[in-house]
This record gives sequence, C-alpha cells and structure tokens, in this order.
Amino acid sequence: MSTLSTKERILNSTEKLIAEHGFAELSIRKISQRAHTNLAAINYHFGNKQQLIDQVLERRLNNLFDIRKNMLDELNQGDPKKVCNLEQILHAFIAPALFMINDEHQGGRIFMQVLARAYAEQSEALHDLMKDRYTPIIKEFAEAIGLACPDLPRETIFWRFHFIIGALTYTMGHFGATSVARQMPEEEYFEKSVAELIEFAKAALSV
Amino acid sequence: MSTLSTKERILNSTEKLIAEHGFAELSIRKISQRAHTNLAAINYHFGNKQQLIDQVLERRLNNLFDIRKNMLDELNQGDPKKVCNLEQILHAFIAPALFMINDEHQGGRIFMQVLARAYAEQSEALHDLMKDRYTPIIKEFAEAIGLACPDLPRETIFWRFHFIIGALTYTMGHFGATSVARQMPEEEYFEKSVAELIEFAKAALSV
DNA sequence: ACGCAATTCAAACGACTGTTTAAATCAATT
DNA sequence: AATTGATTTAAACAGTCGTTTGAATTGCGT
Repeated sequence: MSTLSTKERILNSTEKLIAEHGFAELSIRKISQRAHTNLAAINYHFGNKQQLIDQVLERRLNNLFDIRKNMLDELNQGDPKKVCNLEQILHAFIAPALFMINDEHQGGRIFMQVLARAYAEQSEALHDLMKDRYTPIIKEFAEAIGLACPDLPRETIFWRFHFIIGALTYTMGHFGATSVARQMPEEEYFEKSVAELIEFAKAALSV
Repeated sequence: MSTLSTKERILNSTEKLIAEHGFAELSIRKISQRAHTNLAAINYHFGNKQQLIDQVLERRLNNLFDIRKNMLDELNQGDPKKVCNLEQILHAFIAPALFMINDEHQGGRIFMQVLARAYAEQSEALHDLMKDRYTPIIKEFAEAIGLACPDLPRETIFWRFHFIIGALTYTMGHFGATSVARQMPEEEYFEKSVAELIEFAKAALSV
C-alpha cells in the first residue's frame, strides 16, 4: 500500500487520529483500518494500545529535546558557565518547538495537538519522559537564562521561565485554531508567532 | 445520603471523576455510582452524557466570566474608554481564575484540571461557550490594556495578551503538580503564583 | 526450491459502553 | 386516603472496546 513499514504506518495513523478526534475516540480498530493493516498487528508490534501511544509521544519528543540541547550546546560551546545572548537562548528553546509545528510534511502540527492532549490527560508515560529528559534540559536553559539576566533574582527567573513555557505550550496547542482566525497567509502567521513569542519572552525577562 | 439534590450530586461526581482520571475513563456508570444514584438518573436529568459534561463546564465558567466582567466594569465605571491602571486590569483578569483554583471548598482546583482537559480535547461545547461568552470579554480586556499601554501597537497588545492567557492557562492546569514540588506551604505558594504571574504580565507589557 | 522465522490475518473472547424501556417508588395536591 | 406527576430503579439492548488465539501468508537465508 505504501513504502512505509506496517509499524510506521501504525504510528502515523495513531498520531493523526489523536490529533483529529482526541484520545476519547481512539480505538485500535480505527488505527489498524487507517494503517491498512489488521487489528492484531498492533498488539504484535507494540504489545498493547498504551505502549503504542507511548511510542508515538517518544518518537517526536526525543527529537525535539535533542535539537534544543544541541542548539544550547552550540551557544555554550560546551561550557555551562558561559554567558550567552538572551535572545539566542530563547530562540534555542522556542524555535525548535514551533518549527516542529510548521513541518507539515513530517506532521509536526498534528503532533503538537497530540502532545497538548496527552499533557492535559497527564499521561504517565509522558510524565516519566518529562522527568527523565525534559526537566534536566529545562534546568540547563534556566541556568543559561540566569547568567544572561544577572539583575534578576534566581527565583524570579524560575517563575518567568515557567510562564514562558506556558505561553509556548498554549501557542503550540492552539496553533491550528488561531491561524484560521487570522487573515494573513499561514506561513507568514507562523513566522510572526515565533518572532512575537521571542519578543514577548525577552520583555518578560527584561524587568 | 446527602443534603444535595441528585442533580447536584451527579454534577459534582462527574467533575471529580474527570479531574481524577480524565475523560477517557469517564463512564456514566462510575458517575452514578459515586453520586449514589442510578444509571438512568443521568439520562433523566441531563438527556445524555455529553449534555452532562457541558453543564459541568458551563456551571463554573459562567461564574468565572461574570466575576471578571464585574471587576473590569468596576474599574471602568461603565466607560470602556476610561484609562485604567494596568496592574488592576491584569488583576481583574488573572485573580478570579486563580482564586477559583484555591477555593478548595467549592472544588475549584478540581474544575481547573477539568477545564484544562476539556480545552485540550477541544470540546465542542466548550468552544461554543468560548465564542459566545469568552471572546467578547477577552476583547474588552484587550481594549482596556491597550488604553493602559498607549506606547504599544494594537497588534503587539493582541499577541502579548494571547501569551499571557497561555501562561495563565498553563499555570491553572498544572497548579496541583507544581505545588507538590515546591517546599513552601500550599497557601503561600498559591499567593506567590498570583503575584508572580501579575508581575510577569506587567513586565511583558512594559516594553 | 526448501524450510524456518517473521509477519499478517480472520475470528472469537469477555468486558464495558451509552441509551432505552417499563415498572416501582416517592412527594405533594385534591 | 386517593390520585397525579416527578423521580428513581432494575433490566435489557445493541454496540464497541482491547486482547488473545491459531491458522495462513510472506520474505529471507540456505
């Protein structure tokens, strides 16, 4: 049916179905139907439904975290104590997430809706992934921001960064919805979102 | 069993079950069991499951919007063109939402997790409610912020306010989780959240 | 071309889903 | 006390759910 393997087709159709209709209506029958395969293929390749969902989340999140980490390391040049430019730090954190959304070919926007829903549902697998991979990188970014904003107390940095993550998460999850309401072309609106969010974060950290 | 009516007990148990286990595991059998009533009582009082969920959302959202609107009108003194203090405007928007969270007696924190989940699931009923009631009030606040920040372009106001709403929504949805991680008493942490979020929003609108 | 392992498939399992039906119970009015 | 309407109940309905089973099929190394 396609050049992709059964396993890949299952992962893709799962992602699309979650984005389109949420977790509530997600069934392995619909998944297998959309992936042009059999019911039992899912249990064969992934064990059970939950482990399939976990792998959908992991597949892209690991990628996002790697990109963020690499961009920060490039600024750092391997030295966590190096003082970097605030805008570049924020760019390294924000841009990969939003670029992933705009990567229509790879279904990035779809994934962000999936992620937003899994986050709200407080998925256990997602929580574990966050603790193991996300939190350490968050801390690295917080450290870098602290060095770039020497006038702000450590505690303030924590709070402001927390709120910036909130603004980013909200924007990612509602990107499709808001872009419809705008009158500019979607591509233009996307780039505007990235720029405005970075400007917003800079302003929030400047006082 | 209780002083509350069957209808109220159903609404409350629904809210609690969504907050505890999400929409995925929500069944009218569990709801009726927890409300100490019969299966068919739900269909009798609410028509069907979806209309029950809709009423759970509406019950509290209408209340939140009313409070916000009243607080803004008090600042305005009924005149939408009156220039108000930025901090007071932000307080009128942010505080009612966070106070609702802290109202443990009325189950406010529970509701905010419900709201976060419904929002992620892109509930149709919630979307309609937003369009009819939320959007107009958002616009009123945006107007008031615009008057309070004469140096910022109208478009910038739009973006920054959008991000502030994101930070607020994120904080509401994850309040339970983050408060566990903090070492200060919960009550203190709550008040700190409100103050920090208002300071954050002020900073984000000051440049 | 054979044999073995990996993969795919149809079918069935038991459990759970939302909703409907009609009978039973309750509360209030005449 | 009888009657009426509102409420609650138990039971059944027709689907869908995730998972398992064992047979059929495929593809690859020999």
